[in-house]
Parts: sequence; C-alpha cells; structure tokens
Amino acid sequence: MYRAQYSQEKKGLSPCCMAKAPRVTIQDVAALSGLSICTVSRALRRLPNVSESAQLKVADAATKLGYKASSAASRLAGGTTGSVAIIAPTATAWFFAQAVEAAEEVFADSGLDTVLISLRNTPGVHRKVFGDLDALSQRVDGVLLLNIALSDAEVEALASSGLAVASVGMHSVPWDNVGIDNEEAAWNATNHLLGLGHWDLAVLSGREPGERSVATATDRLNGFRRALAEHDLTVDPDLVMDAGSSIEGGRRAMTELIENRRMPSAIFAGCDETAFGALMALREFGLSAPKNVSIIGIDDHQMSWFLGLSTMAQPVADQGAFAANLLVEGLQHPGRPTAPASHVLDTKLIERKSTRRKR
Amino acid sequence: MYRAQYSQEKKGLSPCCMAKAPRVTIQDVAALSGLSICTVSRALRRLPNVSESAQLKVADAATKLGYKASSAASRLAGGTTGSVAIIAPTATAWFFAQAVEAAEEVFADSGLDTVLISLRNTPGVHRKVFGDLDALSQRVDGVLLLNIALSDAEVEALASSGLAVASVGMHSVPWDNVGIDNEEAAWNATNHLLGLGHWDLAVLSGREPGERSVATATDRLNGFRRALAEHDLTVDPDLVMDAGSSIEGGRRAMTELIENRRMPSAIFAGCDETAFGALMALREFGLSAPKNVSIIGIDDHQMSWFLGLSTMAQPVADQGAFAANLLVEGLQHPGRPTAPASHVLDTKLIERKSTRRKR
DNA sequence: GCTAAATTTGTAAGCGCTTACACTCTTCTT
DNA sequence: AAGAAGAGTGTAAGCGCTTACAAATTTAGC
Repeated sequence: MYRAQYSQEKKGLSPCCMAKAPRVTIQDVAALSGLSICTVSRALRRLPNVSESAQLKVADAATKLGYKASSAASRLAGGTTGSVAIIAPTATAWFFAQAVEAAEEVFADSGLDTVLISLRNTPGVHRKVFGDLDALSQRVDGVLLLNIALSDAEVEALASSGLAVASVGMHSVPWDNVGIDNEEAAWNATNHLLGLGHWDLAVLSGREPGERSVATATDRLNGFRRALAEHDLTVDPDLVMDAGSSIEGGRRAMTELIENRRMPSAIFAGCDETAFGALMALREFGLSAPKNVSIIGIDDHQMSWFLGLSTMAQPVADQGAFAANLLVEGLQHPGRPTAPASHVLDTKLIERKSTRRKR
Repeated sequence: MYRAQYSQEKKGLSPCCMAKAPRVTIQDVAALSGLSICTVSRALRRLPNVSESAQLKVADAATKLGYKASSAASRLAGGTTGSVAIIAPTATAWFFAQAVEAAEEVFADSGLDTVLISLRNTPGVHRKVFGDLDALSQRVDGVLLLNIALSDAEVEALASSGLAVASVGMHSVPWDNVGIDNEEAAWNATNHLLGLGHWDLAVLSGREPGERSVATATDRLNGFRRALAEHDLTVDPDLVMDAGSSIEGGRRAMTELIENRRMPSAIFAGCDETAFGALMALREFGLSAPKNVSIIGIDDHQMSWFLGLSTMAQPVADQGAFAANLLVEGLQHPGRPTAPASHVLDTKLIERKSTRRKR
C-alpha cells in the first residue's frame, strides 16, 4: 500500500479527516430501520417473504446510510461474489478487445466486476485456468468464454462446477452461446471468390498451428471446403495454411505460401487481421491484391474499409454484449434451468477492391 | 448458475461424483501439519516469528492438500483480496489492449486476479469509479491506472485510500509511474516534419473534445508547440484539432480540417490510430500522404509499417508490464514508503513514406 | 543455575454476511 | 370456532480467515 510523502505529511494534522469512514454494515441498516439483520439481508436481496413495509424501510435506511454490502463477507457466507470472469484466448486481438469491452459494459451496468483472464494463446495458462475450476468458482459467479477450445472433459467440468456460463463463438455446449454461423460465413466468402471466376483457392485458416482448434476456425475451414466441394473442386493441401488469427500469423502464412508453395488465384482468410498480414506479406514481395491475387476475410475490422479488404462483416460488440446479457440473466435466475440456447447473428458480404473477377 | 439438462440428467446417478470436493481450509492444513491455524496462517503469509520447521511443515501440508486460501475470507478478516484492478479509458484502443494484456500477464504470474475497468471514455463511469474508492478498495488491493485524467482531489483520495497504485502515462502523481517522455516524443516528431522543410503544421491532438485532458495528450501538444516556437513559428489555431485517440476521431478531425479549415503542409497526429483515421479521411477526398500532406504519428502500431506511416515508436507492452511489476512490488512490501518514482522509456523515430521533404 | 528477555506457538474473538430454524401473527379450512 | 397452513420476522450458528493477546518455549545475561 502506498504510504509515502503525501499521507506522511498529513499525519500531524487533524486525524479525523484521515480516518477512513468506518464501514457501514448491515447492522447499521438494521438498527436504523428497526428490523433484524436477517430481514434486512433478505430485503436487500429481494427474497420472498418480506413485507412491503419492511422492504421500504430497509431500502430507505440503506440509501440514507449509503450502504453497500461487503462482497467478501457476502461471498464467505455463501452468497455471490458479484464478479464474473471473461476468458479470452488473448486480449489484444481486435475481435476480443471489442467483445471484452462490450461485455464489460454490460457487467458493469449490472453491478458486476469483470475479471479478465487472457489465455495468451498458451496451453499452460489454459490448463491452469481450466484445471482448477474450484479456484475460479471461488472468485467469480459466472464465466464468459470467448472462442475457447475446450475438451469434452473441460466442458463437462465447467457445466457441473456451479458456475454460470455463457460463451461467444462456441459449439454444442451445454450453456447459452451466441455467435455467427461461421461455416456459412466462410461458405459465402468462398462463393464470392468462386463467383468471380476463381477456382484455385488458398485458405489462411484461423487454427493456431499445433493447438486444439477453436470451433470458429474449424467451422470456417469447413465452410470453405464445402463451397469448393459443391463446385466439384478439390482442395490443394499445399494451399491450406494454419495462420492463427493475428496479423503476424497471416503474414507468416502468406510468406510461407509465396516462398515454399505457390500462388493461388484467390485467398480466403479466416479473419481480417490474417488478411492484413497476408497483404503485408504480398507487399514485401512486390505483389498486391487484387492485382496478383484476390483476398477476402471475415470480420469487417475497422481498418478493412481503408485497406479495401472485401470481407464478411460480423457484429462483434453485439456478440459480446449479447452473451454477457445472457450470463447476467443466468446469474439472476439461478433456479431456472432453461435449455441452453444458441443465438446466431447475421453476417453480410461487403465487397471491396481486394477481390475482383479473374482475368 | 447453470442447472440445465446436463446436471439434471446426472442427478439420479452416483451423487458422489457430483458432490463438489469440500473446500480445503486452513484447518485441514493445520491438522495435517500438526500446528495451530494461527501458525499456519502466519507461515503461509511468511510473517516473521515462525520457526523454519513449522514453515516447512506447513508448506508441505499445503501443497499436499492443494490448499488455496479463500480470498473472501482473507479479505473479510482484514487480509488482502489477491486481486488488482486495471483502469483504462477504453479497452479497445490498441495501446490499451496491448498494455492490459501485458499487465494481466504480470498479475497472473504473481497469482493476482485482474479486474478490468473500462471508463469507456465516459465521464459518468469515471465519476462512479473514482467517486467510490471504498467500493474499489474493498475488492482489490491495488490499482493500475492507464492514462487516466485525474483531478487533484481524485489523486489525493486515491493516494490515501489504502490502495496500492501505479500508473502508465501519468504525471506528478504520488505513486510509481512509467511512461515515455511525451513532450519530447512530440517535439521529435514535429522536428522531423520541420526538418523536412514543412513549416505550416497541423496537429491532431489526442485530447478528447470536451473532456479533462490526459497528461499524455497535453504533453504531446506542448511538445508540438515548443518545437514550433523554437523555430519562431506560430501555431495557427485553425490547425489545432482535438481528435481523441481513435481512428474515428482522427477521421472526423481530418475531415473537419479539409472541409472547414485548410490543408496544412504536414500533420502531427497524437497517435498512430488518429493518423490512420486522417489517412482515411484524406483518401475520401482523393488526397494522400505524402503527396498532398506529410503525416507522422506516435506509437508504431502494428499496422503502421504496412501503411507506411512515419511515427515515433514507443514500447507499449513494456510500459504495461513495467508498471504492473511496480504495483506487484508495492503490494509485496506494503510498509516500504519508497519515494514514488517515474520511469521514462525511450522512443525512436521511424521514418516511413508518409513524410517527405516539402517540394 | 535462575531470572529476564526474546522467540515461537496457541486461544479466541471477530470481520460482515447468509441461512437453518424457531417463533409470532394472519388467513384459510372444514 | 379450532386447528392447519402460510406469511413475516428474529435468533444464532457459522463461512474461512486474521490478529490481539496469552501461553509455552527457548535463549541470553550475570
């Protein structure tokens, strides 16, 4: 704790103003309202079996005193922590930054603290987090998962951990999920390329090289494959790259493609940032889109318009906010065992100049 | 809490495997080690006056049991929460996303939970957070401030709140801070423009229109002004725009400049994202850099290389990690009232093709 | 070798809240 | 009109930890 000069100097002065206001406890509220602690506790949490008059008296006293329950005490006594965790593969990628901010806003507005957990694309961190769900459930009431690749065992463990769960971009999970139809989005993107006469296609998949694949990435890859298959085209394995979903990954994959494989006629990038990286790599070789290759991504990143990148736009903040709301709802109605729902948001093709008809 | 089908179905089965492992408490550790709770508590927190043999026995028992202290109980009893807050003006901007991730890593590695608080560039949220420091200090042990514009009263309140504090990009605050020399960076950037023969300069300042200015933004503006003054140039008020530090803000400011003011010979943008926005706006008018105007930013954003944007590079993740480490240290040595230090990291001019000699 | 001082350990009282349970009133039954 | 059922409230026992303070042990002093 900070105790340097400022507070030191003050020490000699009126100690009254330094003294931290003693905590307003539930006792104070009980005393002021003339009711028992127990009733106050129930009134504050809007539990049933509290008369309206009591409800009012308590609310009154509480605001008058500026009472705020101690989350620590509440938690310890078996209540809730008043905080939720957002778990993301990384916090820096555009998608996650957007989704995190949107979700955080929802949580904050519901009076919940947001604990941020970035897996940093590191298996070790992943294991640490999901290997000890007890530790997690001790500090938060619920978890918002953003595009996390979970094993069946992990899903199972989470579902029975007592934690409320909601997710973005996940699949067949026993909790609420919101996302886009990734396979369809990829299928549409690929068909856009196909429709422009390109048939020699490469894909920069969102899979992290050497890691468990997130549903998002495999779905998009499947959509790509299906589109090709429907046109009786085969996928050249040389043109399937695992690029992850970072600019750097896209750049690396594209460089590899150019140097050690071959140039396709068009490229479907798993996300816009990957596409940015690919564009960078192209430029380094004196190439560009759509001159030497057409390229399309998914996201509609803020910079995509500027770079003229064609893309399948998806609502990112909406997904984060939506899922956050579902989580909050789940938290507020613990008993309600509604069947987990999967909400699918729309995507939209945005044609820009990075894709054009094959000459 | 999630209680849908999965757990429902299980209900009939062996209830043993559904039963959550009962919490390992300090009692269990005490029992196993043959010592009292009190001694265990002290040993665990490495307080003085614990014999080595006890220390060992406790550590042994704790690991054997996989004991982790309940943060709620600990907090309630007057201990620490084991979590810290990161407060940022927004979580989506590149700078903050980078810094947050770097800091989160440091905190996680120190066993601390990270509570993310985004002010969303909203005065209301700002007030809510800094107006009730008690609520904050109840849930976290320390706070990491990222470029927050604080009033004197808020600084004072924070310093005497009992919270450990560290910050990035702040000024003359009574706690550890790390940042770059913003005035110098701006001065260098401006001199780069001046050195290329440009004397009719505009600035897209990082100040949010209509809000308290963060130190970072005003410092950069001052550096710009000083550079001009040193060359006996006056600043045309028409060419000073408050653009905030977003792409959108840069675009808006640049559009305003083109439409309602006049084109300068060169532009100093408060940060790279602002510059991106400016480049977008330019393109919308059929203009471009460096053809119609030279432009330089500050940051060295991941995309800047690609866009050929000249800039003053600053180490972003380093700043976040550094400040986080200072905070952790402050947390670990509560008593030590070292004088708050300000650490200044280097910046570097990176010339790219968005700036060129005036013709 | 015996007391004073220092060191290590244990006892027990909370921290502020939730909740099982007991208790008092009302309101319906039949 | 007597008893059952229910609504509203209170009592008290923790939750798992920290921390005065007391007790027990060791070390030092002369």
